[in-house]
Order: sequence, then C-alpha cells, then structure tokens
Amino acid sequence: MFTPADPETFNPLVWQIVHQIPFGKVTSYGQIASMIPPPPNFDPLRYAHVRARWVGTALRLSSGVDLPWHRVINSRGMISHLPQFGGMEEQRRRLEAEGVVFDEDDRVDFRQVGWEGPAPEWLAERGLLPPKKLK
DNA sequence: CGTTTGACTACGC
DNA sequence: CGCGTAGCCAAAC
Repeated sequence: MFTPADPETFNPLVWQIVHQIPFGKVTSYGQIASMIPPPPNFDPLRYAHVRARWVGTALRLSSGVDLPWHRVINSRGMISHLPQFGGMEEQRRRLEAEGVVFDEDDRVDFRQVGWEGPAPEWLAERGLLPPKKLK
C-alpha cells in the first residue's frame, strides 16, 4: 500500500480517519495510528515507535484540508501544542464549544468523550485495522 | 547537505 | 501520580 517514506499515502489516510471523528468526540494520535497498518518491509516494532508522531506530522501539514483537527489530542487526554503557537487555546475553545469538558488538570475523560473508532466496515473497505482502546 | 525540531508514547523512577 | 527520557524519523532550518 505504501513505502516507508511515503507520507503521500500515509497522510491522506490520517486525514480520512480524522474526518470520521464525530462532533463532541475526541481521539488520540496513537489511536489513529493504530488503525493504519505498517508499511510493507517496515519493521513493525519500529513502526510502533514512530506512527503516533507521523500522525502528528500529518496533522501539522494539513493546513488547507478541511478537518476537525481539534478532535485529536494526546494519549493522556491533553491538548498537545506548544505554548508559542496560539493553537492550544483555539483547540480547547473548539472542543468546549462541542461540549467537551476539561477537568482541573486540563484533561478530558476518554470514557465520556473518547471515540471508539470508525465502523468495522468502513475500516475493512480501506484495509485498515480496528483501533486500540483509549485509556 | 548536516543539524535541529517536533500537534507522540511507553516506560522507569 | 508527576517528570524525564529513549526511541525514531520526516520537515524545517
């Protein structure tokens, strides 16, 4: 499906998945990555170490693509953004506008607003895998 | 070209 | 729990 250094295939897959996240739900970089199988001839172990970061990169390069990018946060339930870029507050604002609640530690409760992933048929049609669960 | 920098995670203290 | 860090590599300098 794609080669190790083929973001031209990987990134659009990420975008397609992000596009499926429903209003008021969130998921993590790692969970999205877990739906995308490792590239052929790519060590699965190594892939496991980099895939979440690849998702972050894909999102960073997604300007111009119409996406609910704000619904993607890190595995600890927090917004991952550098303070320098104002995007952090923007992301929180968008999520709260969708009813997502942050606790006193600036974290969301995946049990409440965590996305369980696309329908199995949707994944199967694209050769994708069922996501790992969120904590 | 060589170096630095990330929209990440899992794991060990 | 919180905090630091190794692991890893595509983009951006």
